[in-house]
Amino acid sequence: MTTAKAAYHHGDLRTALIEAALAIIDELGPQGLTIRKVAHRAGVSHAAPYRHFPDKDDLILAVVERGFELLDEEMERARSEAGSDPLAQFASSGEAYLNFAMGYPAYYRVMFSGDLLARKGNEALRHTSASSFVRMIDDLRIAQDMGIVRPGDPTLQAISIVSTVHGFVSLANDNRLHHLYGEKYTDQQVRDFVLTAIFEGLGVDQP
Amino acid sequence: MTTAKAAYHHGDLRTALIEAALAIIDELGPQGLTIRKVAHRAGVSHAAPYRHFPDKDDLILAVVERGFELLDEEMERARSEAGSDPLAQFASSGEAYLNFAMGYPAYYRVMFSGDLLARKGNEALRHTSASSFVRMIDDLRIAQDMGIVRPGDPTLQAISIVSTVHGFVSLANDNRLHHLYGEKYTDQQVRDFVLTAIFEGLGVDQP
DNA sequence: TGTACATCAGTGAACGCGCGTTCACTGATGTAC
DNA sequence: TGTACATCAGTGAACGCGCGTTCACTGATGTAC
Repeated sequence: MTTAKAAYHHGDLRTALIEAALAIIDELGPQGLTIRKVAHRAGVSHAAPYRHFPDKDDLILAVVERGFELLDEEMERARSEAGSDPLAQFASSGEAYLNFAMGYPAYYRVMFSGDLLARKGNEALRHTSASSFVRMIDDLRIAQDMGIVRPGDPTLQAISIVSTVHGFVSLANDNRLHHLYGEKYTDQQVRDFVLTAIFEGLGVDQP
Repeated sequence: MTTAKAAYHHGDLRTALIEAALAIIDELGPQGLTIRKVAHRAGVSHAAPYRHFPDKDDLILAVVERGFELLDEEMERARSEAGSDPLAQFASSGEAYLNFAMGYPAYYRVMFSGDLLARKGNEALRHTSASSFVRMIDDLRIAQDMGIVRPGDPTLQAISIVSTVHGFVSLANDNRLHHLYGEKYTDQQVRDFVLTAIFEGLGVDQP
């Protein structure tokens, strides 16, 4: 997703390992991730990663953290490109979320299910993954004040929205939805319908 | 979940293995499932399962299929206890779905992410998991005809609902929601809010 | 009912494999003089 | 600028482990006479 910049002995191996892990997860799924494969893909011996990560769980944790960084970056970029309307910003960053989640399905799964992770990093992770949620709540509050979004606790509204989006993405990525609508709709139409339903839930005409 | 009935040589080992697998998944998570552990838990040698399943994937597939059977049974039971109002049936079976999903989190995860499964059983599985979805669509159509639910393609409505429920359950099971509302609400209140939002989306006053 | 035999579910030893992790090493780089 | 040394990123061999799967076996059960 990004390129490593040369930095030290053999380059910036830490970054290279994270990116190698990322590629492996996207190719082979979360189960396919092993220290040895990561090292091989990064072009080093399978003992080399231990100079940068104490153990496998720490590598995975770094991968997941980097994932949330990338997701946040994408969402912030989308938001800043959306102009000044808070609802447009909200919609645009949501779009970015969907693009990320559906563009890197296995990666997304690792980020959102503690699957590979021992209990270890849960706290750090929770913090990382909360920032875009807080952003959403702020958006909703502002839009409420402007009379665009129906009143109600924005935290609860956001939980409902996040549930819908996460569920839709998870099911779509696991290919559990397509056979339900078959040829009747395109993937894009279904995606748009779900987004529209979310905006209807907020009492908003979709921008 | 059910008890094995004695049947043959050492009892009904096939069923016993599925139930042992189920218990292991719920205790150790999907990653913890191994043929050897399953066999040990069922009280047989680790070669015994090969008399009933050609390989590990087939065992997992059987577990997942049994899971969908159980889920369907629970939902049908709830539905039949809900009287004759189609919306009440719909709500009641939805409740049963949530209870199942949140009562056996690891099991639910295995059922809904191809996680452990090789591509092998995907087709069989898709069929199994579709039946309650079709049920939901029928409910919606009937409720629409009665003028209780707002018009629109019930397939799309159902996809939106399934996304919300699946997302909520997945996030809640991975403990990704609680810290977002903290002490402000009980788990039950949040759950009720999400369900209410679903009914609002259908243009219905919640029963 | 009793005996001989066929069936086949379950056994236990063995296999090869890939894994995470360790450890003594080596050799490139950075630094002190 | 040139040399000696310290540092430490990366190496490669080795470890022990649990895994899925195989295979010749054994011993309980069902069946034919």
